[in-house]
Amino acid sequence: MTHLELMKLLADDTRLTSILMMMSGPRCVCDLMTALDLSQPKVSRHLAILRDASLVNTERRGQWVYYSLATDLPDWVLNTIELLLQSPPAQDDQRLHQLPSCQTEC
Amino acid sequence: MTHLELMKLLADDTRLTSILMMMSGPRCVCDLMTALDLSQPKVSRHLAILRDASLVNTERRGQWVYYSLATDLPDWVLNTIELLLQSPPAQDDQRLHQLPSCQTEC
DNA sequence: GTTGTATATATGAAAATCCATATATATAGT
DNA sequence: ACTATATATATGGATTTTCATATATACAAC
Repeated sequence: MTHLELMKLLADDTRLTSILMMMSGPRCVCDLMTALDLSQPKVSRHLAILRDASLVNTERRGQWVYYSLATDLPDWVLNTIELLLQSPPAQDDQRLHQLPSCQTEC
Repeated sequence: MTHLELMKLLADDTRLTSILMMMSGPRCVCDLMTALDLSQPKVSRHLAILRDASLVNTERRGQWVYYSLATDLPDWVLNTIELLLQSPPAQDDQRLHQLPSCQTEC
């Protein structure tokens, strides 16, 4: 993965925020839909882009599909995402401070 | 500046590589044109986008205009760019290993 | 266990939007 | 006049979004 490819993947709010939310654990599509207040196809499409780029893995648990960060990412990719997560804009993003909700909402 | 805004600014090869080249000092448009092998209007247009976003400053020296990273950028912005510059993809990018050339080529 | 229904996710296809590029032209400095 | 840089416009292409529909699982009721 080149730095340009990573930047393009993160240059969309749905993808960027989904990735940041996955830093605290796997998320199912419905988690992201409710947290980001977006339509289901929209979330699904952006997650597919991340999956096609091998940035995330999927795992099915019953009727839900959980997305999580790939485990074999280069250090610099993880470090970049981590840096963004700890930056002031992310600290101020209320969407990132919601607890996982799938247990109750799905 | 939000993390999304920064990602969008860096999600283009001309802008990303120009920014990385500025990490070693100010660059004039002709530096970037020759280093990146791009047309003048193309470079100028992307630099204008970076300038409009306050990511870079410009300084005219005679007939040349030098672009450099803004001095008042938030830490997380500088850290992100620095991290990319030190990542393997950037290490392998020959364009970033050229010396400043404006003194001789402009 | 089969049928019916509800929920979760994915995707094809069309529409809309955005972005980058090329060409031409303008401006500023020497 | 010449060089360096900026901008306007038009265009093509890529990306995003939406709608409709498909698939897959879960859970009843029978």
